Amino acid sequence: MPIHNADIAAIFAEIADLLEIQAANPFRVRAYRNAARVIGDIGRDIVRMVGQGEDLTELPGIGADLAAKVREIVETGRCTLLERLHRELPPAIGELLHIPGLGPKRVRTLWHDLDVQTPEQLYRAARDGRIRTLPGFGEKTELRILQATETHLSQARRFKLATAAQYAEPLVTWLRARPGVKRAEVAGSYRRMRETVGDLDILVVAAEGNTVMNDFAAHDEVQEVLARGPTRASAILKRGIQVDLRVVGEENYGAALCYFTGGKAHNIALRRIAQERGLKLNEYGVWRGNARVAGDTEESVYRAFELAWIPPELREDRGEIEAARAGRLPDLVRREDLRGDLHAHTRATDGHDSLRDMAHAARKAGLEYLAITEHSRRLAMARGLDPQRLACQIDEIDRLNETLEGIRLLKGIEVDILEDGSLDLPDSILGRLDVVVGAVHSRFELPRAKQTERILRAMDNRHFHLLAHPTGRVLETREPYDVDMLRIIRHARKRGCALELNAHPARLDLLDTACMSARDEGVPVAIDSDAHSVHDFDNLRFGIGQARRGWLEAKDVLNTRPLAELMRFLQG
DNA sequence: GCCGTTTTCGGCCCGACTGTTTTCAGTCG
Repeated sequence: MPIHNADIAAIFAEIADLLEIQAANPFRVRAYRNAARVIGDIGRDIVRMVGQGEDLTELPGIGADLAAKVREIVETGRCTLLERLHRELPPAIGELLHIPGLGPKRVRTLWHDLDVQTPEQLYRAARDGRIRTLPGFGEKTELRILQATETHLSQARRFKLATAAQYAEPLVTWLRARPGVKRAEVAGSYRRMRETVGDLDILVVAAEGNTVMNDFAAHDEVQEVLARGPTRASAILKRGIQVDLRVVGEENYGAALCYFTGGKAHNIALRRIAQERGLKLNEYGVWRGNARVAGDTEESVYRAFELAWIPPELREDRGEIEAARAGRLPDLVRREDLRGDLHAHTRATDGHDSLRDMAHAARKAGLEYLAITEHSRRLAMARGLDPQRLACQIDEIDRLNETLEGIRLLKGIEVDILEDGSLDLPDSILGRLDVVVGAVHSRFELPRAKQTERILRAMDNRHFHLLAHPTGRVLETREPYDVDMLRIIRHARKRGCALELNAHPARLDLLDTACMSARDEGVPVAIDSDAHSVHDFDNLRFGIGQARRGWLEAKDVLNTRPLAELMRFLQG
């Protein structure tokens, strides 16, 4: 079975869990967690690196021992340490650590004293009142565990960024209008534009004697208050999303915003730098002894470490700190850099609006060109176009373009890539189009090699321009199909093709790490709305967020180019 | 287990909140 980076990351993460339950040296545990993150995030194929004899200890947090374990996993498909841990501990006990309220100490007690090894056993133990009898546990802890286990067993939820935005934006607006509130901002993974968020971290600056904590607890949307102190409160909204609210002083705002924006690894790296310099960083500021030396703005915090301000989307400890130190942070792409959109549908297939309405909506969204890319005939469900209907649309777009001002429609297609890698429409009609977007809409389950070959072959078609939603994943619905993304990216470079970053909130596909690979290989990325109605151009902002997480600059993004330049690329 | 412009040994990020205690351990973010 082929080994992927994610497999190695999962092994190291499990080792970390099991070692932690065994009460191993916490720094050893951290080393495995860190290695899992580094390997999971890196945009390069570890198997290939091993094959080419590269020195894995060049990777941050990978030393001689972990490099040897990576090689062992790559070469044998096994990990001796993990196998040993599996002999010493019950097989699924690591899962218990992922239930909120349970850490290594409690898991160990539950296992030793009650022989609890799985979430199901934990649930029964809590329900039967056996947990409250354990030392250090009580009735309240037992109830908490019961509820948390119930939630865990019914799949803990993460919310799509766009869904979270529907709750976050009105809530922040409401908070800003509370008496005494000077600022309110959503921090956390939401501010970092992660594709999904587990909870909303909201930061509030408020005057002395404010009532914002009480107001928040009494808010209509709040279903349950989980915890509440003078500066920090947690609540679950009626729709199930958790909100963590923190009140900070104005002089601490920058430090707090930085602290609560994270990510975790970025914060740890910053605090290490602070320590090296004899400083201390916490949510109240940067400190030398008892003197605050920075903290009112984020800029001041980074400046205290001689770093440029780092955009939130980069804060994952994936090289941004080194880049900030060297003055080499990317000038990340912005929404206003987009001049066009290369993927949209109309009511001719499964869209809802007319050509003209889509054109006007695109212009209103600040775009200068919009490619109409209907589905092709194979996608019967969407009433995909056959050559005749497509020819009619081509003529219709030509006629319409003569009357449109400030926006140009491009003639395109989202053509199905069939199982053998051929395209669903003949070259004779594809050759009449401005832009050919290819997409996989069937046989998602093909093995990696076949799926990859299928896409490479599609790119070999001389009319192929752009690979739509390259992994096919749909959040909460469909896992990505298994492909060798690096091979696809390299083939795209060879063929002069581009990859799409589909901005639909459920897709956000390319993934951030693949964006980095595309940039490294010099393959342009097109940030497309995949609009099915005039309202969908708003989704481009989520695609921009994802692109920024992938370190893309305007020059890396195909549809930041002026129309003439884009046409040269498409015709080249 | 990693790492090094004070170091190849001895460090390794920091504070709030809760529950079960009676001064603090455990967990979380």
